[in-house]
Amino acid sequence: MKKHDQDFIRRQNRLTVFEMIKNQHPISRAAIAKRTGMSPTTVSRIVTELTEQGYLFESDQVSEGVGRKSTLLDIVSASVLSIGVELDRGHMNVGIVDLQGNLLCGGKYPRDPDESPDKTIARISEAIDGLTKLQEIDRTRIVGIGVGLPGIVNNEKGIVMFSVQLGWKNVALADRLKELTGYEVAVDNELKVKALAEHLKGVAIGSSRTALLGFGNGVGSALILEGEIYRGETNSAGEIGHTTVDPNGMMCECGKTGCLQTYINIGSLLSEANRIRPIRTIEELFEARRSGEQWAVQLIERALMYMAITVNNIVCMYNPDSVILSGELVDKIPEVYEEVEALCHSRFIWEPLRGSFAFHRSELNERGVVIGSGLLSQNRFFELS
Amino acid sequence: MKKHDQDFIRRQNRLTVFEMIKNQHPISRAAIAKRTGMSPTTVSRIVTELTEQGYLFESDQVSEGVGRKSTLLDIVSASVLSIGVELDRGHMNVGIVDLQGNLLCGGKYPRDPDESPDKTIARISEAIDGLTKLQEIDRTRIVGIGVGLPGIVNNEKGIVMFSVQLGWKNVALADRLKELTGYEVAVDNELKVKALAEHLKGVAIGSSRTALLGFGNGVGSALILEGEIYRGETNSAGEIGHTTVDPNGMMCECGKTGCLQTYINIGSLLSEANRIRPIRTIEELFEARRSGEQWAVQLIERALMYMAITVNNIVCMYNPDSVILSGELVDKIPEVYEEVEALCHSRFIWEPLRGSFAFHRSELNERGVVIGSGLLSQNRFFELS
DNA sequence: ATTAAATAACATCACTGGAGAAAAGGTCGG
DNA sequence: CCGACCTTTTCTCCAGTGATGTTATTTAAT
Repeated sequence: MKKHDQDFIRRQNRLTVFEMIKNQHPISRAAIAKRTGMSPTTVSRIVTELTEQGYLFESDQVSEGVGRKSTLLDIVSASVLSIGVELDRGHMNVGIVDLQGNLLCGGKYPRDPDESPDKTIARISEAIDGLTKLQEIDRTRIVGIGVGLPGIVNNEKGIVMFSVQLGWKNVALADRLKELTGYEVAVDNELKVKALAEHLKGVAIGSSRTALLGFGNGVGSALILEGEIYRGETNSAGEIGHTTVDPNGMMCECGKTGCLQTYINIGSLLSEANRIRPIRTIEELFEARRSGEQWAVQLIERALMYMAITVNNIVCMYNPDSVILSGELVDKIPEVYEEVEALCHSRFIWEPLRGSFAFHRSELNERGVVIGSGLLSQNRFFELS
Repeated sequence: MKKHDQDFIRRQNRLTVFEMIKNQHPISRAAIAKRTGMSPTTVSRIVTELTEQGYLFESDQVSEGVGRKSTLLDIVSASVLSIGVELDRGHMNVGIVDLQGNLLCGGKYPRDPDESPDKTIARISEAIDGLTKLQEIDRTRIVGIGVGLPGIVNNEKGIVMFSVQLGWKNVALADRLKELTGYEVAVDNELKVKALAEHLKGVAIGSSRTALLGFGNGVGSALILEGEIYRGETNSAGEIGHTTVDPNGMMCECGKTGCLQTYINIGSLLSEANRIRPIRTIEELFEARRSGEQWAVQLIERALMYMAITVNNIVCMYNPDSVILSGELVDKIPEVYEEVEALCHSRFIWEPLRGSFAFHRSELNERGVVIGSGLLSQNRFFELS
C-alpha cells in the first residue's frame, strides 16, 4: 500500500541498471537498454550519473559487427566496500568485501566461548580497525558492517534475540557496534547470509528460489526468494532444527522429543558415539565408520538418511529451484554430500519433484558467512541510497 | 530486471487506491491520501477515473469534526464478477463471486469419479450458462473463471499436471474451458485458492504471511506472502502430504515410506480402521473413539499428534503470522480443531515460536475454494488491466 | 476566524522518441 | 586494389509526454 512516484521510478531504474552491470559485466549501454526495455537515452543518463559517482568505468571498446563500437561498462569493484563478520562459539572471522563479493582481506580470531557480548563487540571493532589500517583500503568507501551469527536475530533492530552457541540473549549488537565504529550495522542469522552469498556470488547465481541447508553444530535452512532473504514473521523462517521427525525420538534440549537436530547435530552425534567409546571429533566418528565399526555405520547412516529426508521436506515445502548443502559436516566430510545426494535421488525425494531442482554443495564454504554478511550490509546501503 | 515507467506508476497507484477502498470501505479521498502518502490531487484524479468506469460510488457525506464534510467512497461490488469453480472427485461447485468475495449464487453438482475431462469441462460450461441466465447477473461484468482442484497444476499455462483425486493427467483445462465459454480461465490448486480466500475475505485479513493447512482426503498446505500465493518453482510449494515424518512408517502410494499423508489422510485412517471392523465414514470413526474403543482412540490420537507436529513443522519453516486449519476433517469433526490447537500450545510447537502466530479455523469452510477461485481470476484480471 | 476536504491551475521531473554525430563494416564501380 | 558511398550501430541532445506534486481556491463545519 505504498505510493509510487517519479522518485521511486528513478531509484528503481538506477538500481536495475547497476545490478545488471554488476551481474553481467562487461556490458554496453545498448545491451542494457535492450535487456531492460528502457530507452537508450535513459540508460545513458543513468550510466553518466553512476560513472560520475565513481561506481562505473568504461572498460573497453568492442565492435559488435557493423556499426559504431560499443563501449563496455564495468563496475569499480572497490567503489563500495563493506565489512563482513562471522561470529561463532569458538572463533570469529572478519573480512572486507567489495562490490563483487571478493574478500579483499580478512582474519580469523579465536573467541572464548564465555566471552561477554561487550568484550566480543569491542574485539570486533578492534579487528575492523586493524583491517582498515591496511593501506590498500579506502576507508571512505566502506558503507557498513554486516554480522552473521547462529541464533535468532531481530534483523530490523539488529538485536540478537538468543543464540545458544554464543550464549547470548537480547544483545543490541547493531546499536552497540554502530556506536563503537560509526558504521551502519546489519545483523542476521548466519545461514541466511550464507544463502545470500551463494545466491549472489556462489553456486546459485541466477536462481529465483534458493534453499540452503546447514548441517553442523546446529541444523538450519534459509531461503532466498527472488533475491531476497525470506525471513518470515520473526526472522525465524527455516529453523528446521526443531521440526519433529520422530515423535518417539530422543529428548531435545528444547523440551520436545524427536527434533531433527537430535539426529544430525554434530554435538548429538558425538554424544551418542560416546556411549560406545570416546570420540572427540566428527572426523574420528566417520573414521570409525570407514573401518567398519557397526555402531558407527548405523549412527551415521541414520544421520545421512535424516539429512536426505530433510532435503525432501524442504523441497516439498519450499519447492525451490536450487538446493545447497553446507555446514561443517558437508565441508569437512567429503562423503556426506555425495551420499546424501545419492539417497535423495534414489529414494527420499518425492517422485514428482525429482529433477525440479539443482543440487549443489556450498562453493564459498567457510568464507560464505563473511561474504554474505558483507553483501547484506551493501544491500542495505543500496536500498537506502 | 524490468523497467519502471510512468505507465507502471499509474497502474500501480490505481491498483493501490482501488485495493484500499476494497479493503477499508467506506473511506474518503483525504483518508486514502493520508494512508498511501499520495497527494490529494492524485487520489482525486484516480477516484474520478474509477468512478467513471463504474467501480466506485460516493456513498455518503460525513463530517469528521471541523471542516468540510468528507465524501465516503465505496465499491460497486457487482462491477466485477467472476465465476469460481471447485472440482473434486465426487462433486463440483460453481458459483458467482463479486468484488467483495460474496457468493451471489451457486450450485453443487455431483460428479462421477470416472468422468472424462472433456465431459467435466462441458458440464462446468453448462453450469456456468445456467447460473448466468439468472436475471440479476450482469453477464458483461464477468471477467473470468477460476478453477480450484486437488492436485498439481501448472497455473501459468492452466494445465492440470496430475490429480490423483480426479484421475487426471496433463489436461489443458484453461485452454479448453476458454474455448468453450469465451472467458479467461485461471486454474490453481484448491488449497492455494482457499488460502487466498481466507486471506482476502476470511479469517486472515490483514495477515502478511498466512499458512493454511488442509486435512482431508489429501493433506496439503498453502502459503500467502504479502497477498501473493507462494508457488515455488513448479507450483508445488506446500505439498506436505509427502514429507516424511517417520522413515519406518507405512508404505505410501508414492513409493516412499512414512509420508505424512499415510497418518492423517481420511482414506488412510479409514483403511486402517477397517482392519479392526467395518467403518464407512470418518464420522463413524470418531464415534468409535467417543464410545471408548481403544483402537480408535489410538488411531485418532496418533493422527491428531501428527497434525500438531505438522503445524509445528510449518511454523518452523514458514514462520507465518497466521495458521489456518481447514479441510474435511476440520470442518466435519469439531474436536479436531480444538484438540490440535491444544496439543500445539501445550507441547508440539517449538517454544520460541509459540505466540508468534495466530491460530484459526477456516471461516469460509466449503465455500472457500469457490470464493478463492473467483478471487484468483479477478486478481488475474486486475493485473492485466 | 479557523480547520479540513475536494478541486483547479500550474510546476516539476523522469522517461520517450527522433534527429544527428561518430564509428565501423560492407559494397560497388573505377 | 582502393576509395567513395551506404548501412548499421552506439551514443547524445533536445523537445515532448504524462505522471505526480504544489499552491491557491471553494465549500462546509466548528
